[in-house]
Amino acid sequence: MKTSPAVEKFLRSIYLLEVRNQKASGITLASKLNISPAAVTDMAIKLANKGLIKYQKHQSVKLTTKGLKVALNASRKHRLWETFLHKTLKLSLDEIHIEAELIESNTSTKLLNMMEEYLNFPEHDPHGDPIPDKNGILPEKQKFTPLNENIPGSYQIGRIHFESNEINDFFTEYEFKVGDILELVLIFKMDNALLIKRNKVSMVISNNIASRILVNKVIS
Amino acid sequence: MKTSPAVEKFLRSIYLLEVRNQKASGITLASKLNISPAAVTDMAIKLANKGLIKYQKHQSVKLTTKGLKVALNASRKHRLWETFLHKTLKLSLDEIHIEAELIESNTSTKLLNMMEEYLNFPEHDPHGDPIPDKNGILPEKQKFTPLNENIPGSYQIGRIHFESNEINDFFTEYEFKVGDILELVLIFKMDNALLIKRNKVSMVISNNIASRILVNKVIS
DNA sequence: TTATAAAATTAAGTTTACTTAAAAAATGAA
DNA sequence: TTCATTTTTTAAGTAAACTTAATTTTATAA
Ligand SMILES: [Mn+2]
Ligand SMILES: [Mn+2]
Ligand SMILES: [Mn+2]
Ligand SMILES: [Mn+2]
Repeated sequence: MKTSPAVEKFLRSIYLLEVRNQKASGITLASKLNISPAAVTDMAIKLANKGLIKYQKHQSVKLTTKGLKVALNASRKHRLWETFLHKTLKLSLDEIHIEAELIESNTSTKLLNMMEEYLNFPEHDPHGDPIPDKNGILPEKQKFTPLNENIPGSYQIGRIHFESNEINDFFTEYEFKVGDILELVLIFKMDNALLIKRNKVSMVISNNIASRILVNKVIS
Repeated sequence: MKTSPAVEKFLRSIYLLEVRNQKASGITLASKLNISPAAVTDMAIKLANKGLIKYQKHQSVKLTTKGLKVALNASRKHRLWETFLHKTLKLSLDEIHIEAELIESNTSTKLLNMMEEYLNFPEHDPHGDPIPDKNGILPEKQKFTPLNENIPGSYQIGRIHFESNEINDFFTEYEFKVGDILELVLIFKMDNALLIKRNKVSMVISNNIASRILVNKVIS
């Protein structure tokens, strides 16, 4: 299935929502893709006709098996590029997403596989997101919990939900990354903000930010 | 100047012709770019209006200073990508051109500079073509001659004019590359074909092929 | 010089990926 | 349950980058 950049981004957006059990509604997609709601309806009808999504008027769209395959491959491209840009070319965590988006769609399978080999078949990208293999198979799912849903204690960052511009600035500023150890001190009753410590430095982060940081309990 | 992939490829095509003192006529561009002559006229008018080329009806187009700047940057992208794909990702000499063409246009200046640094500021791509620096300055021009314009003797390949599909197959099959030493034995009077030796293996190559192999005399 | 071929242009149309504006449908709080 | 807000759709239109077909201009060779 030959697909354009726009189609791949559209399907990948749906995938990213579905994988987190969120509905792929018109406005959501419009805002994620930075296009008008009308453009979403437009594209939805086209892709439904190609059997890539299920679409019924006034309902959120859903990937078909065929559409999922395309979305997984698009994610594979995106995440391999991110990994490559970070590991090899030393681009920072907040730059790789944008740069990858620019190139990914025009990457051939050949080049992609060479890159994967060069990187030694990574299972996760620098944000901790899983990279599908060339058959679209994801590595075994890891069971992280959002930091804000935990009780005080020591945690290791396993994954960061970077893919939203608002959040980008924060993580860039503070350089949180996969592998970091965080000490959750307490969650404020008032606004649900979190008091945390990293490398002995204390800081308060909003509940929203904390919900993007997926962690594992560390036995300390 | 923000330019689309189509515009960059168009300007680069003109540049590649001009740099070899060839005219950028409509049919030539159409065939190089694989588009119709009508599309060439179309684009020519558009770019002339933007001050990127000089265009007069029924005459070959010419790059303006502004257009040359864009073309040089497009070449820079193309050749850095080719170098990168070859050196780092081990893609073969005949694959890099196509792969580079797919990605190059969407490469940010940032990424490009990181790549250049990673590659240690190469002056030439794997075909021997010069890479403009970030200010559009080319390395000092090397004075090669087409193999077919030489007399019998020993020569080293300095550059290969790969960028045409017909020739691709030949070079792929025989793996000629920059740096190789060739012994020119004789040029046949009849058809101007060349009898050459490489690693003690003799072969006859057409004059056309030989004209794409640029060489330096080797004192043997 | 003139006919013919080659090259370039013009005209009209297509596809993709959007846009804005208005209308319709769904949702949800009073 | 109704009315206001939100969401989605419809309608109409745009810009880029093409296409084909017909026409015009230029080049060239007899
Ligand atoms: Mn990303
Ligand atoms: Mn990622
Ligand atoms: Mn090339
Ligand atoms: Mn090259």
